[in-house]
Amino acid sequence: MNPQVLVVEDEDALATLLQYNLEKEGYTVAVARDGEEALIQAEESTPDLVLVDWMLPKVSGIEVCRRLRGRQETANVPIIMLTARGEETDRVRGLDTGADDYVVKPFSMTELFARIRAVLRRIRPGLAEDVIEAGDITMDRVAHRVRRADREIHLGPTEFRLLDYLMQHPGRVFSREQLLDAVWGSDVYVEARTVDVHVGRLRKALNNKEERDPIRTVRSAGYAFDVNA
Amino acid sequence: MNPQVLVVEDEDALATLLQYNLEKEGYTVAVARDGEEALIQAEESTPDLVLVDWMLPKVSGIEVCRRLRGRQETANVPIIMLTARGEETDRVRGLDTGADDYVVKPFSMTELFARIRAVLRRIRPGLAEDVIEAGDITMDRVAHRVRRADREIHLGPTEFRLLDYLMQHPGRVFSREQLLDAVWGSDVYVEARTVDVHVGRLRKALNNKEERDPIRTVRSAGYAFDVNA
DNA sequence: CAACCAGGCTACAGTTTTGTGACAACGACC
DNA sequence: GGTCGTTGTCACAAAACTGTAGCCTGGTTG
Repeated sequence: MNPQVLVVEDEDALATLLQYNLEKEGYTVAVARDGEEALIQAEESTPDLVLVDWMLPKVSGIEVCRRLRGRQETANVPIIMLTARGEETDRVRGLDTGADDYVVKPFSMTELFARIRAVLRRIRPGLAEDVIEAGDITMDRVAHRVRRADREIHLGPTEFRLLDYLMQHPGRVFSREQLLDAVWGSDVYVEARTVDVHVGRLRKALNNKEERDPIRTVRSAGYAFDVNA
Repeated sequence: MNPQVLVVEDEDALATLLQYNLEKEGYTVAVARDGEEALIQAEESTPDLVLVDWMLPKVSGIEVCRRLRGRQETANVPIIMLTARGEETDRVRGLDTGADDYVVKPFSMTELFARIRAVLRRIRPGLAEDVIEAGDITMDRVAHRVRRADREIHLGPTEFRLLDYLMQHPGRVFSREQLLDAVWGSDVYVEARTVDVHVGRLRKALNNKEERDPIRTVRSAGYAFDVNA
């Protein structure tokens, strides 16, 4: 599905503004108010990008960076630092804080978006990809089309986003909660079992008889999309 | 709709001049101030032609060329290089920079326009030809005529522009907002649902019974024009 | 083996999104 | 002023999609 962004910002107004604009731009957004919360959220929502304010309560922005880098699962997640003019130290300039880029406040949304796209493209080219292929399944995100072995697959919006997200991270197992966060959005509340139903629908749409089911169920853990093998 | 041109030029005066004149000529223009921005913009605005200054901050014109060529989506976008006299090296002459043509500064707008038309006609006949065909539908942008299977289709101005825009980017899904921006203009405010109505009118005008509807509705996303297949 | 889970599956009622006819406003033209 | 073609909105109907509950199966556990 859309890239997942974790915003770590304690100032309410800015946090809300960022969330609103990022969502409008097509990102899925989670917000953490302080560093501690950020580290927890990062674990749950497996963001594709983290936006961290330099100054934060409890755990500073740099510290958040360091810890994210230290963890296996988040070591490679790109990080953009938000700094106020004046906080812009040599360390930030040199980016040896572990961040991939930084933006000086005040910044325009356009500038931020440009940085985000640049970083995402640099760090994970796969995310910006318009067409994803896996085995005989092709997903065209621009044309909004999915085909398997030359036949057109019709999917509802949710099934589309679900498949998109799974294909974006092939092989990886996601819990129902993670999928809800990523595909439905972190703000809506729906039953975890709903994921089952949608996975079921997705399977029905995707699989002809005789075809291998690309979605693997991992008992008491979740689901994963497996590339042909 | 009109051909989309990406101007990559760091000198403000020239950039503005180019934008102004190109728009007057009927092109839709995006401006990037340096090579980095250019690469980002190229991805977003999917230009039909790129005008690149040879000397640029951050990423040189040649480098921009090379990278655009390297990317799947922009590999075939025609590029015209702008060079100052003296920069005109043998490499430029040979055009093995990946550019399709080059213009030596200072140049007249008339000359530039001639080159642009020439390149567009050479590289993408569809854009410069003033006639677009898709399946049994023909659109003549100069004569302002649309025909399907030898029968004349009468369209109102708005429906014409809408069809024009959609046919210009076949297969691609546009949200109602994007269509409003592109077809109505980004400055007017109209309801998003108005797009639906016009799509409906367009469909009614275009489709005989028994004929396949070339406009695809993508639920909760928008509309796309699909080439017969 | 019985009690239990976790997940597959179906049915369905509620909701959201889209298609469309009606209509009033508008400007061009006569 | 009157006619005509076009346009943006609205309201309503139709269609598509969604979330949940409930039932079922098959494996797990004690």
